[in-house]
Amino acid sequence: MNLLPGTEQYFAPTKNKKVSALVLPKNPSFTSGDTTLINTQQGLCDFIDLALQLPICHVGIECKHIYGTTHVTLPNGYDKYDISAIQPTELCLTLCSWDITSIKQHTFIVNLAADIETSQLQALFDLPVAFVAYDANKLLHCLWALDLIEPHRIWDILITEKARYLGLHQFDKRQSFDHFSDKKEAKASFVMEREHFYSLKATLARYYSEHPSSEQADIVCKEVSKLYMLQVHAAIMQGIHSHLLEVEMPWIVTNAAMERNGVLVSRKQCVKILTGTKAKLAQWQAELETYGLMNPNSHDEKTVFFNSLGLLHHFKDGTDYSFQREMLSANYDLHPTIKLLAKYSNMASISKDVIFQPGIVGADGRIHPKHKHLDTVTGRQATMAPNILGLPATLRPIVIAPKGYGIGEVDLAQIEVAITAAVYNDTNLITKYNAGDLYSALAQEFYYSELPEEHKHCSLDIFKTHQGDKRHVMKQCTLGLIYGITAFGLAKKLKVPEFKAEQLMDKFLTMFPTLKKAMHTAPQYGTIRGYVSTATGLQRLRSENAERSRKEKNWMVNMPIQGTAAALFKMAGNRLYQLYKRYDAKLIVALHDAFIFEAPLDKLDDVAALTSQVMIQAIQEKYPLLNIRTDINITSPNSWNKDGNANCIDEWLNR
DNA sequence: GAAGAGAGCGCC
DNA sequence: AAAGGGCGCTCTCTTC
Repeated sequence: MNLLPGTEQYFAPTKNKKVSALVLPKNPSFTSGDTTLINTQQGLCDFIDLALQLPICHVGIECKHIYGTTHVTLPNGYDKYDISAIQPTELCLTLCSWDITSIKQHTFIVNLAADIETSQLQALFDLPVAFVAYDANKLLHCLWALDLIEPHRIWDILITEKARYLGLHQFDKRQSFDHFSDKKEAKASFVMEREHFYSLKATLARYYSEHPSSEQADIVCKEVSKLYMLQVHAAIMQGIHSHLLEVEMPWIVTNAAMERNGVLVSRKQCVKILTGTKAKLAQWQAELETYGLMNPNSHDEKTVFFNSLGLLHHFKDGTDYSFQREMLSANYDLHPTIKLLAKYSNMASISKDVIFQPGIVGADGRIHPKHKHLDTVTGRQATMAPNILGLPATLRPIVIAPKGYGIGEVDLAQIEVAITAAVYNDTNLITKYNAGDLYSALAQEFYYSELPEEHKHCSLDIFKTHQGDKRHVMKQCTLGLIYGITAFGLAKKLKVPEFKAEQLMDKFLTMFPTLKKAMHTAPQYGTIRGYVSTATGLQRLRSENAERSRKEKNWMVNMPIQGTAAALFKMAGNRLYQLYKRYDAKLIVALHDAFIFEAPLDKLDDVAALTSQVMIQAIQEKYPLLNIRTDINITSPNSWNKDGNANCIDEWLNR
């Protein structure tokens, strides 16, 4: 392998090379310089002075921190720390300087407990080099707490490892064990393994045969500096480097900024919901009791109850009985308890949201959900404590705008179908998406022969209002196609016989011959290759011992769709993060295909237009043929809401 | 008593 | 025989 001059010394070969995925010679014993402790203002001045003189190639960085408030333990056992009260205690930097023959490390620890004004560090962070951290998310929170602006280029060791092994951290539920204790053991070791797998210590062990390891800031800093070049190399060898640079590394910043911004939640509304739902639930529970159903949450009790009424067979679902929403709504007429039960279940589940708990409000008066980055197998975001992405639409108005600001939302219309068409390159699906209301366009073609003359060529809007049922069937077919539904599943969904559903699916697929073929071959190639990937290059790996199953076939078709949509969405978010600075606007939630933002009221229109434009552009740069559309909602900017309806909480409570 | 499995609610 | 992709969270019931 040919490396640039000097790099070979940097990675002087070791004698006992460990066999691994990497072929690069590696050596843990770097040119190791001293660590200098900075305790005074003058010391910091000298440090900056040195940094600006050195020919720097990259900087390792680590920040030790504490929290100004104690954590709260949520009902689900999760310990939540308040990131708005984060207090950096020790900032460590390893300046890596290069010359023609070697790279040298110069490590400094800035003691933040000493009374040092840190603003002059900005000159260092403005250097156009990569800053390498393990878990840059925490680092960013620390930098922002110090009122510093983050460096432009960040490389995160942890995020890279997560990307490199995406898809492998799922426990295989299908594997069978002879004894329960075996299963328990396998599971425990899996959890342990996953926990430790991404730790810095374990990561170092994957790259070096020997690995000095310590929690000490300067040791960590030196380690990540060394790891950087090897890890970049590994990412390039795996084919995911571009994706990391284009999507994930900037997203670390966009994402952390949403965490730091948090959302402002109206305490008044929370109290109203808590008391309102409590009263309603008590009332409905009492009503259900008069019918003889004591615990509406108990599956067993419901089974016994409806059996005693002779109605149980209406709830049959396979070999068991189901009392979920759809099943209940199909049976409202049978007995008065059924609608009551549906209302009860809906309110009971929603009313317990942790977002209502006063304890999770941060020191700055806002709620800061954890935005998990690359914790899903597709590259999508997940949030927790509270799960702001899962906040039911009716509750959204609890999220309010601060004084002088408004909340807006822009979402990409039917984006997953558009991405499906583009990823699998199906001309007819692209045409149908571009026509406007996709499902109407599909229905107009699919049902052409049985349509009345006036609807055969009418506008899609007119079609939508008059042929809603046919449109609905197309919608179910389309989404089902993306998720790999079977005739059995579609039949259940549409309440038609299975053979009808099968005919429907066959005919539907004949409209998209290219897509049909691609969906057939994608899992086959994926299995041989060992992974499927997004259009940007993020890979979901298949675990080596996995059986080929329907589930796997389905995710191999779906991941490139869901993952590509997520990646392009993140790219849009990264641009917005920068562009919003001109407007004093902020992203507060990234909802898979929609951004929710706060902006000064007089700038709300401009920010909404900008958001829409950037989201459309991010996708069209990749897929120029798609006629991407967005929906903009800024009609009730005092709160977050669905379709401009800010009164839905009252409506819901007074049903 | 703790932990896990399953069912069920919510979101895209 | 199972039967729709990706998530978080709460509740019941069972098992250790």
